[in-house]
Amino acid sequence: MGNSEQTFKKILEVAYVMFSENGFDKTSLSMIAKEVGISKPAIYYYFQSKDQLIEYLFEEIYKEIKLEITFNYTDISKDNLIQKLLEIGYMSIEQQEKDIHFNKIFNQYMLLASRDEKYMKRLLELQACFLDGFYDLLKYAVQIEAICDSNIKAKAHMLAMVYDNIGNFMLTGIELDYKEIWQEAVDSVFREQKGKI
Amino acid sequence: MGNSEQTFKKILEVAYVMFSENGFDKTSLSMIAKEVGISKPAIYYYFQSKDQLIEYLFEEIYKEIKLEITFNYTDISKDNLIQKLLEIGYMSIEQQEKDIHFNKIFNQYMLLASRDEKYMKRLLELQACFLDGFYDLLKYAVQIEAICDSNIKAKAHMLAMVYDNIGNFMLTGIELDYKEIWQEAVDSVFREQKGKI
DNA sequence: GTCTATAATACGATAGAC
DNA sequence: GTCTATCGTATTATAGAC
Repeated sequence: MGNSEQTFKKILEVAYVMFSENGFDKTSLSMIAKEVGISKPAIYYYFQSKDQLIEYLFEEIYKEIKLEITFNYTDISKDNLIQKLLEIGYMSIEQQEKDIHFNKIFNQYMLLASRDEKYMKRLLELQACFLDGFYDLLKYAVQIEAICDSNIKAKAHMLAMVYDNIGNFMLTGIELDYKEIWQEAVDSVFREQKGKI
Repeated sequence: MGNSEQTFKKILEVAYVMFSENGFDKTSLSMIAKEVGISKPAIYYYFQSKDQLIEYLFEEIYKEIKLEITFNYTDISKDNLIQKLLEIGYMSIEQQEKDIHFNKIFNQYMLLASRDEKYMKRLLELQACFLDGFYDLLKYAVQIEAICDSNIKAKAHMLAMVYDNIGNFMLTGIELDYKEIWQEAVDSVFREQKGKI
């Protein structure tokens, strides 16, 4: 790896951590440069502007999320479906215990999206992919007769909301039994329905 | 209402909307003053600093949330418990359809909390109150034999997470059947458990 | 109470040397 | 590629007149 590429990556790494800790506005390019060990104008050799640095970071995060929420169907059967679904949640919980910066910075992009069409468009893509992912998984479960076909869409979206919000709750530092909560959510989907209210 | 009090309230109202739309950092006191129809220094007659204005707004929002998540038990019976629980969610959904600013600004305080102990402390109070609220409600449901006592805590926290995240999803503008999702969540709690996985 | 004027500071970004 | 020096601008906040 050349010196140039090394500096480029270092800027991204430092920006990722500092933006997540202090927010975009409260993290100046001077602060980033100081932490990287270069001068402020040096950043402009790699990025046209602060906004472009923020945008570049977003695309990296976008790719990572896209990868995380794309489920692999090849090894799912009627016998291991529940276990697989549980593991999807467990993995997310464990990942977020390791990297607290990820969710923090992502929430900032969510706020950015509400006043910038460009980010909103990309986030809606992710969200649709995320919601459809759970929906498709439950539709597949119906197909292999692992679950009965009642209210599949609402069930899928409920799962997505629990899955998604666990990360937000973890961010506050409150210690809940997140795995048990996810277990309860998954369990409820596969629980037989006795009578409608 | 005196002129002074009127200006004070106007500043708060304008700040509430502008902060939620542009964020704290991207909303300057000049912008607020212009919208209110006064000069920037006039704001300093009512608030010591921008931070104090932000803090004052938080306390108002804190009170409102505290009120919203404090459930009323007096009229809950075995027969209407499910209906009451459903209505709790419906009310929240309808309220958020009306005031989109509320959740937007609240999310900003969540981010602020991650780098300011003062806000973190208050938000943890709210969150504990929120989670305990659902837990207490389900404990009460067990007491009046409207539900069996299995995994009550996880069920309550799952409900809380769905309830809470509906607002975040609504913020993105994605149109889901939120009432049906909440229905599914409530329904799942009262669904009979057949066998443990 | 509200104003005009201004201080003090920090930021994003650029110019130009090396 | 990276630096020093600097520009232009915006911000929070204050001083002091009315």
